[in-house]
Amino acid sequence: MMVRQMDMGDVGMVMSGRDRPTLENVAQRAGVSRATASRVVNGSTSVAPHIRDKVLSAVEALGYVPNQAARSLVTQRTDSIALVASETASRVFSDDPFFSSIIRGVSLELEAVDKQLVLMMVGPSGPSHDRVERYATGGHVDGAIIFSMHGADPLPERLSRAGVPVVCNGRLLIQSSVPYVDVDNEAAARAAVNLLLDTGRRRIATISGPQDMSAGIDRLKGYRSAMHDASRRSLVAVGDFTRQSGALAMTQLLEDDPTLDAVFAASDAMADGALRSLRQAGRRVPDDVAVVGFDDMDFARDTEPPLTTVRQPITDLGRMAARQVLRMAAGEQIEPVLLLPTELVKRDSA
Amino acid sequence: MMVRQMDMGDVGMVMSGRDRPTLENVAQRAGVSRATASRVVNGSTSVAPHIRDKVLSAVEALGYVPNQAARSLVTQRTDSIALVASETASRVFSDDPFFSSIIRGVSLELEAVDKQLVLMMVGPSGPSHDRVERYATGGHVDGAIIFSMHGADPLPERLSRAGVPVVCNGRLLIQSSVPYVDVDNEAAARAAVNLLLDTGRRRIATISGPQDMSAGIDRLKGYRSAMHDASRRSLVAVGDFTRQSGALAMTQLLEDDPTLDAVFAASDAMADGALRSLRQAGRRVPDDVAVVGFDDMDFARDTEPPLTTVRQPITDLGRMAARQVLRMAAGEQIEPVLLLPTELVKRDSA
DNA sequence: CATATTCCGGAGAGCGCTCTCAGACGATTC
DNA sequence: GAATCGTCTGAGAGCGCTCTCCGGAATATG
Repeated sequence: MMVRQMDMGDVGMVMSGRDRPTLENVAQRAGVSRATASRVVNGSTSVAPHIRDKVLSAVEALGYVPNQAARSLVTQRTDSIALVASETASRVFSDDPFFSSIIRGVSLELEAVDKQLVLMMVGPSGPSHDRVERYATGGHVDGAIIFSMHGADPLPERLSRAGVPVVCNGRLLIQSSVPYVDVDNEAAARAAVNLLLDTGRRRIATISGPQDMSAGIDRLKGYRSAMHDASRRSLVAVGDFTRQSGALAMTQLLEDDPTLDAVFAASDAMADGALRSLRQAGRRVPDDVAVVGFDDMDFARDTEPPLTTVRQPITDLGRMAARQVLRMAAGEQIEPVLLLPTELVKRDSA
Repeated sequence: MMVRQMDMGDVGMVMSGRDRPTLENVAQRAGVSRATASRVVNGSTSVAPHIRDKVLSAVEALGYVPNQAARSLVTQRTDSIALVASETASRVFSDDPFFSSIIRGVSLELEAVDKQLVLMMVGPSGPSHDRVERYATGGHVDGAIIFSMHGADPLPERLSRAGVPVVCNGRLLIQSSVPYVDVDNEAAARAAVNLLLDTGRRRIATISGPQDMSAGIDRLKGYRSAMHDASRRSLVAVGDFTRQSGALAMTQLLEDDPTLDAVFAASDAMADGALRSLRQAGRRVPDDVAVVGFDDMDFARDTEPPLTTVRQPITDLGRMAARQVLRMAAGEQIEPVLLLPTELVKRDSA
């Protein structure tokens, strides 16, 4: 028979933060010690079934939820991982689904082990930078994944020094012992440019990514080295991975050299922007100008024409980063560098 | 003179989670009590300057960071707010910058008061649903903002009952006392349709949003009521707010009634998809078919032609939701409903 | 039946912090 | 010079939980 006085189902009954039931209450109601109640709540096996049931129904009746703060105070774990984007919110969730894919990957991996994802944005150094650092080092999370870093961001190193397990997404620009997962951007870019060379394109330009990010730098490097190996002159416009910057860069490139017949864009979003500019300039793709992108985003199949591009397993990058940071948090030793494979996807634009 | 033995600057010195300095250590080193150290760390004024300085330099020297778990165990605050999206990661960060804007708004408001944003995704009821509930009720956050709800989601009510301050973004579909912020979707949609009517359009279709979300439902209602008032027959295709669904819906509408000369899309993304379909079908916009969107996303200026649309202040919706939940967490009473104004933005598509 | 072994539950010591309370000390007043 | 007041610091009691012991009951063994 149920004692109703503590029943939470009563109309209008709203627990204020203060009088949430504690483990002590549960134990009392079940007629056991706090230790036993804790055992049941944490799924220990060594509890007699009938006691177990008593505790569980007390939990149910009281609507008990363990206090995380108290728990992690003693366990020194929080069961959550921070995903830090060195980027403002607008950029993180711009027209580029790159971030979504990373987030999805990380989510998947964390959910599987019942850990919580805490997403944090941090602008170009400043107050928010400190906040993130304080948050992470303050024991709010068991580890951090940092991605979309710009320039020589000191955050990874700082967190790592403070004892927080850190994994970066993308090569670091500074010498550092912080492990990262990435693809071989340079080799992938070279492959893309070689495709253009092999199909007889003569004047190949590139729309590069931002030169304060390793992905931007390395892909440009790949372009340059492939061009150099083929004894071709480079033609570069710098974008920032966004559709808009791609469109702008393309317009500029056409002005710089109207004879160009191919362009390698360092992201699909920029490639899409470039397609728009080419259309507006009356160039046919791929007849007049061939276009190769990078990423193989979903929308790359739906551009006009469908985009030839370099596929990188973005979701897997997220997954791997998550897996690595979890391993670190568990005290395991991990590989400092993890490179995932890319693949050239031929569609109609080149 | 500094005692160097605890200096954290030493090469290769990495603190493991276990031996992080505690307030006790700081106090000891500064030669004061834990209470005083705490006062300094928390910025209490009533500490003599020279003692204050001693404590601060001890903090500095040890690299002390307060343990959040311990702190919130006693204060019953966590200084973080959950932003819960009832949606999978892929949808949240799809081609629709709606979510980004909400997130930006919430971020801005929270940063201003030095609170942390914790972003959580929750799929259509299931394990993740429980996880979010446990997390929020487990005292991980001081409040929650829930957005992009589908159907009769019980989460807001559940959290609220458990004593967590909750504010929803968008009207709730169920009878509930959980406060929300929103725009008057029905009136805004009516205004959009009236614009089309006033400019002499005869056969006006709509691409509605999903009918398990209040924004989808209410905008359709607005369309219907405006059409009804003008004694026109409705013509509806249902989308899900995405570009792709808009394109599909438009194609379908053209099949259903080739004579249509206007369409009201319940989101800019769908309107953009519709523009693409119309282009492919050889219809000129606005000459043959007028198009009105909803949201006034950034990209609405760059569509071909630029989109006439209903502006809603998405970022402000986020800000307001944040402000409301903070007020609730502070124990204040808040308005159960907060409606922000919309505005019809005339561009070239209608 | 006595002893060794196993199994389960309880007592209690903290985890690191905040905050109340009271005491110490100097300044002010009469 | 005594009494009063105000300001600052320290002592200590928890916050709610986990987890290591330890003891008692139940079972197996000699």
